Amino acid sequence: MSLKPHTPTLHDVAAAAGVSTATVSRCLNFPDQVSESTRINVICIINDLGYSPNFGAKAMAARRTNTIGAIIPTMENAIFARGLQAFQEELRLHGFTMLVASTSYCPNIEEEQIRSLVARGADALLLIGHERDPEIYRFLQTQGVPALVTWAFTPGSVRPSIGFNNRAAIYEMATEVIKLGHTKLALISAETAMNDRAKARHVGIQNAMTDAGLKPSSLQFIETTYNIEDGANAFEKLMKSDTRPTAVFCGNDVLAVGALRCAREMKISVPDDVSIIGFDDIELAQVAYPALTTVHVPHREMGRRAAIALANYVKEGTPIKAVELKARLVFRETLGSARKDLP
Amino acid sequence: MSLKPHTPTLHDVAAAAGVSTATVSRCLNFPDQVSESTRINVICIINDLGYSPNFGAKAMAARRTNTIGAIIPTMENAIFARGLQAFQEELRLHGFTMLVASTSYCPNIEEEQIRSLVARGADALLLIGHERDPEIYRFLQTQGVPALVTWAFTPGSVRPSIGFNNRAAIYEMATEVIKLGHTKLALISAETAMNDRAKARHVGIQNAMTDAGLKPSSLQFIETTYNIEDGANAFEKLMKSDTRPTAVFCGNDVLAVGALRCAREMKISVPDDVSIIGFDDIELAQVAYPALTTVHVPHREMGRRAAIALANYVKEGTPIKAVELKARLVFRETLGSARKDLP
DNA sequence: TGATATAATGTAAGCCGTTACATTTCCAAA
DNA sequence: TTTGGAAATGTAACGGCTTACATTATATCA
Repeated sequence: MSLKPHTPTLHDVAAAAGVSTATVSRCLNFPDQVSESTRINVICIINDLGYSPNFGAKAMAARRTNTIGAIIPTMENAIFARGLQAFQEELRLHGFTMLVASTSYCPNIEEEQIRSLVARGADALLLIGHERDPEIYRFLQTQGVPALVTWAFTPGSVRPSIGFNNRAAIYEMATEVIKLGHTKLALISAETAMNDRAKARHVGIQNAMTDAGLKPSSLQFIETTYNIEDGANAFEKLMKSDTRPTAVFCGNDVLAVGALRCAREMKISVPDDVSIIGFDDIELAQVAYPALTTVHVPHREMGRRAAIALANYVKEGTPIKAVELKARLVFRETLGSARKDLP
Repeated sequence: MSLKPHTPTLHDVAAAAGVSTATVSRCLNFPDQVSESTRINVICIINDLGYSPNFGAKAMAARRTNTIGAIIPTMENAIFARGLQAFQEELRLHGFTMLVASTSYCPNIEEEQIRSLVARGADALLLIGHERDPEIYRFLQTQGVPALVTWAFTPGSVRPSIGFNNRAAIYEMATEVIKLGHTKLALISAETAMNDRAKARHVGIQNAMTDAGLKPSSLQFIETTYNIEDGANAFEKLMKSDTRPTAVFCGNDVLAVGALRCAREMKISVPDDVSIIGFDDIELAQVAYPALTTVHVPHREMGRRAAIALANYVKEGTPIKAVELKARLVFRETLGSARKDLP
């Protein structure tokens, strides 16, 4: 709407400095190809005029945008916010800008966002998790836009990824839980459709059960969306069922904290009556009361590594190496032994 | 680096469809100016070819990007993440894309990011707080880029803003605290340099003290960065000082939760020995133990409103109206009366 | 049926940089 | 002084899209 006042262009600068546009462009992009005197002169004029290069034109001419896109489910979950923050900070150091888009965990929106970022000329993409319509990977291939998967590391996957092994991490935790005598387990999970991380965590627990001689089918399983409230509701349902579990795994810390709150409301003692286990280790976890036993995921490190890999790839063509980071069990106060007085 | 395979362009589509580029462009941007038969034909070809318009070229030709930039201190604080999420969702409904940049609370980085977003052709900007180098406002003016300030509403400010009155909100809370008999107050604040929100909160408390007959200079004041750890450290210092306050205000919930943790570690009972008051009301607040008394800020609403205002402004030129949202006191468990047994 | 208004489409001039290639300038060595 | 070559600068094509304006097809009415 607003009539934009005339923004100075390369031509204006060139005219004012009495040189050609090429020289001005070189002052900006390859300063050492220009004699010092002209360079200083041009720079001054640029400042005087308040010139700043038009991004679109630059992108079109250079066929590079120095922009890397990140597509995440939601910024509201601290794990993504944190990973992204680190991603962005590192990217900035390499001269790149980050473009974020969020999908609300919806595959259709994700596809739309991917196309949108590609259309905007993202030089590369950061994606969460492997699982998506193969069509999308084909599209990226065609467009020549490299994509790096994070938040998941699946050994032997075709696509490079920087992340951790969700299955192995929760397997380890579940094994510890079972060692404490728990046999009646439950899992409050995120929706597993198109979410390989959630699936992997589900499978990980079942594997641990099998290996410990428990029937994996006995795992009570609830799928829900990712809110404190949802965690509370699911937990309540579990506690009211006639096969009340003694240990409840939660797909993430947010759900776990909801469960914790519900337990407090229901006067169920944690961990005496029931143990609650989270995943992610966000701030919530250490602040919750009792402090949450959970799996620590190195979100920041993941973001940082992803940024470095992508930046180097776009700039130098360095191939992206898959990196497996380690998730770590964090034992705090919500995990205890199974009650002996129960059948 | 990678040799990009040829991406189909408008010309390719036009050629394949046997029409001119103008017609294809119209199919995309003004479908009703094109006869149904050609439109269908063109759309099919677009899909076949997997064409998607080049953003840079489009931006340059149309002199609009349908992009709105948001510049926040950090994504790691839930309040911004949440506001942005709402902002983005609403923007999407209006056909806009969001570009985020974060500043780590550093004015220099903020300036750099503002310039960067403007250079990228952001049609408008979302900014946090009023206070910044006037030079920047002049720059935006020159570039014809409208900026909307949120997170703060200062009555009578020149620039339109959508937010709440930080001073008034904390004034109200402080008044309640004083009513409970507290006279020895402290504030653990974010750095106030270039942060009008933090300043306003500081002043608000002092105003309340004055109005209640307390000496505002007696307010113990600590500035720090925004982390749980920082909150804990500041709180410890306060508790070890010889003029131990009975009520500690915190610049935000994150600091407050840190204080809470420190209190637990020091075996100081909250709220019996000392009251702790937060600001923001993020999830942390209700989950903390004891649950945090704080000021609820309608972050999502703020994001949504900002998106609507900006979208309408860019699309229709509707002037942006300043909107004052209400912050609300939330009394939970960390605020109690001042101990009577102390001098 | 012919004139005229209207809808549909086409033509081509930008938008603003980058960069291959051409040209000029400058300096050092002969 | 001449000359070869490096350094500095200039010229102009190109990238993909939008849109004002021109042209052609179609519908409308007397």
